[in-house]
Amino acid sequence: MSAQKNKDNKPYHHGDLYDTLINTAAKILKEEGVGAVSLRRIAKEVGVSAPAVYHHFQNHTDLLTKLAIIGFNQLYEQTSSAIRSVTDPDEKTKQYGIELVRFSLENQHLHKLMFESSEVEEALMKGDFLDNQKAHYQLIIDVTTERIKKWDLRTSPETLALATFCSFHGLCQTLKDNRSSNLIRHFTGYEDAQSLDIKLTLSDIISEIFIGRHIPENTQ
Amino acid sequence: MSAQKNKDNKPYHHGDLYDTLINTAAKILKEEGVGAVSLRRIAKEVGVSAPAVYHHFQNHTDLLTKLAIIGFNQLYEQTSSAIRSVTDPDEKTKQYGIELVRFSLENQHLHKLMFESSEVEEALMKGDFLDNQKAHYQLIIDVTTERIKKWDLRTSPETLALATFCSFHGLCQTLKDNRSSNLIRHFTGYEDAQSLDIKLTLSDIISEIFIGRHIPENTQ
DNA sequence: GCCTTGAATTTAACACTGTTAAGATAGACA
DNA sequence: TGTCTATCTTAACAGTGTTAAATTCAAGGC
Repeated sequence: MSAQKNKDNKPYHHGDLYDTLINTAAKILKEEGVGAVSLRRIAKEVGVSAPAVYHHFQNHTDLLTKLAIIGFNQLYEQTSSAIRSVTDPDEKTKQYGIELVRFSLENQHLHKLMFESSEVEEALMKGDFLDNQKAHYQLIIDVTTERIKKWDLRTSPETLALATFCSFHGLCQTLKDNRSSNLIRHFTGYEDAQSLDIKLTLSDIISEIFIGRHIPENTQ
Repeated sequence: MSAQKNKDNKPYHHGDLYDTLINTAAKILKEEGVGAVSLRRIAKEVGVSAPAVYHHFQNHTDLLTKLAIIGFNQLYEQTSSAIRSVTDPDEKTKQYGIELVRFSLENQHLHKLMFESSEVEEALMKGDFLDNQKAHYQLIIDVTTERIKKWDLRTSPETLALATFCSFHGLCQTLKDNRSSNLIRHFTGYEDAQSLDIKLTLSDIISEIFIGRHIPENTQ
């Protein structure tokens, strides 16, 4: 025996265990949801003992939090680049909303972990992730600042940003899950969120949500 | 021994186990969150063995679903009665939003269970609870229908209802959790959701969210 | 009043979870 | 070569949902 591999042809020291664990966890999360992401399950899938995980992650919540942070970075990447491609502040807002909803639909379980997990939320508050979150929120505030200037609105950028974010975030929550099927079918007549063409129909809904607000109808 | 009670002075047949279990579960949910609501924990608190629960509930999810349904009924009660007290459709919308947010803040863990639990959602879809949910959504559609008539809006009641619900729902989600502290502080400067006077400040935010939409500014 | 029936509840057990303690391995560096 | 140290292992504990089998006891028929 080469003193590097055991009878299963696996080295005792994995060498790249952290990344392997994260990737496996992300795969399980995407395919089966957060309920299936257990330390033992991941360890088994990777071919390592469960306590080995504790050398790379503080605990179960820590691993989930790491997944969420990756998600937040990805979301920031997508939304900021979507905004960059347009100049009109209204169009920016719309693109931001579309990208947010697209992300939540394409990464339903991850989005759930990012925005609905109490333990992850708690861990994020304690960590140094706050700055990244601030950058994310600043994105919306900058856009609403432009919109306020454009239409000479009598409101603060922060309040309008909160309202804007809440609207889009609520849309994400409603379109996600199976719950959306109920709600969407009942509200729009569409069979479910998957069967409607996201780009086109969401565009309508998003327009409904923020277009017209503070904008006199005759000027549109 | 009177053949009715054992040495702990407890009857073998509890007599009112279902309600006792539900109430205890609701108490644990309110105080410690959904994570603490385990069958074994409830059974222990009530003073009964864990498998005894299975004679009154199909499984763990079924118990949680029952709690959620009670919550939905309570929410419908509160929102519909809040709407009933006013006549103007804009004011109705506002009252609906305020009541929704108030419910989510006063029953944070229950609200989470109602709107963020995948397993509960799945169970609700299969059961006969759909009608109750429909009544809830119909409430908003009726109000938006009135609003559309009042302002002669060029949109469908369903779409406006979806947009309205999403906005308020997103606000609930954002104000809840500890996450809200971050977001609220960042957007408004307030320390956290608890310290701001809900009635007054929420009223502003809710106005921001839906007032002005489709309403020319000079007519307000 | 007795006996049967069946619902309500028990104990025992299985498979899973997160987590910790103690020991084994092997790469890195003196 | 020898020691150090990070890495990983096995063993164990407490907790979870859930099922099977045995027990208790209230109710209804005779």
